[in-house]
Amino acid sequence: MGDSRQLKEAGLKITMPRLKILEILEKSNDHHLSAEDIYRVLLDMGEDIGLATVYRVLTQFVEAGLINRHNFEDGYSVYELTNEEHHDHLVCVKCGRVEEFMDEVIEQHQKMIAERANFLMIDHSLNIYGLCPSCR
Amino acid sequence: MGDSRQLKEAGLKITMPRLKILEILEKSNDHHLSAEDIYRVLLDMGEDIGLATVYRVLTQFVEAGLINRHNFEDGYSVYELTNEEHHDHLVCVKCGRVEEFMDEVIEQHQKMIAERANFLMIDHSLNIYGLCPSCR
DNA sequence: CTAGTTGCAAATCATTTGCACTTGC
DNA sequence: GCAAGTGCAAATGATTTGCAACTAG
Repeated sequence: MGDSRQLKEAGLKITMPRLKILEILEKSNDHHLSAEDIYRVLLDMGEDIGLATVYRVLTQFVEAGLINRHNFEDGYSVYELTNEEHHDHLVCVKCGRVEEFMDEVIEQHQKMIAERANFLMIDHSLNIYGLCPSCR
Repeated sequence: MGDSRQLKEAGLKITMPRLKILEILEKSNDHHLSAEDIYRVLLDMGEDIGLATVYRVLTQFVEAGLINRHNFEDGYSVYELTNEEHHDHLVCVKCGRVEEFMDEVIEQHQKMIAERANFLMIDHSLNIYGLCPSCR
């Protein structure tokens, strides 16, 4: 498995916590995990890894570009692998479910708007909050 | 001044803290103030109002629909009056400056996307992060 | 009068950090 | 072996809450 290669390329030593956390992010069916989520999975796996380490590793992964951090309106951060292409989010305010989407027209317009305002765009995030099909 | 009417309509008693905070939000040239910002202005005005009250009042104003809360990627919330029309934000990651914009095409597409996913859209927020003209 | 408000201090919650101990290379 | 990485507990920073004193209607 290429997990250790990814870490090496990111300039990070290959350690158990980093491998496990990367693995969890890859295997989870939910693409959007919080530090707590990951910590809980680690506990379930019987791993002896501290919450502080989870936060440290996630921060390093973000800096290395392996994952992205998102701040929805709930007060905590969620992380997802970078490998997929860029997309935005539909967030259910009731059950917390997150769906992804991508709209080329919106992307184009964002670029245009940044240029028109003479901003050098670094990042952008679009979140639509609402009730998902099962909660509405 | 209609400030006290706004409070009454929101079902809130007319008190000094609420009037002052509403006034600050109206008069500030910067439309996006944090609880701390407002607290500091109150101190400068010589008002004896606690930070906890600022938070409580802001929360009530949000619930009453008088103001909106935004969570940019900085870790704290900012508030702005609702009375203006909907708009999105360009945020400078260096100096914190915020500019507003509105793009009808983007708005349309968001509606479309929510419908297509069968989400009942309640709110949406689009933030473009980058370097503003003076920081780039 | 009395329910709603406030100030203050203490409590929370997510996240970060200091430090002595371990581990990868 | 030694710098990098880790666990734990204590620190942080934004925000919230308990409670006794206060005020608008």
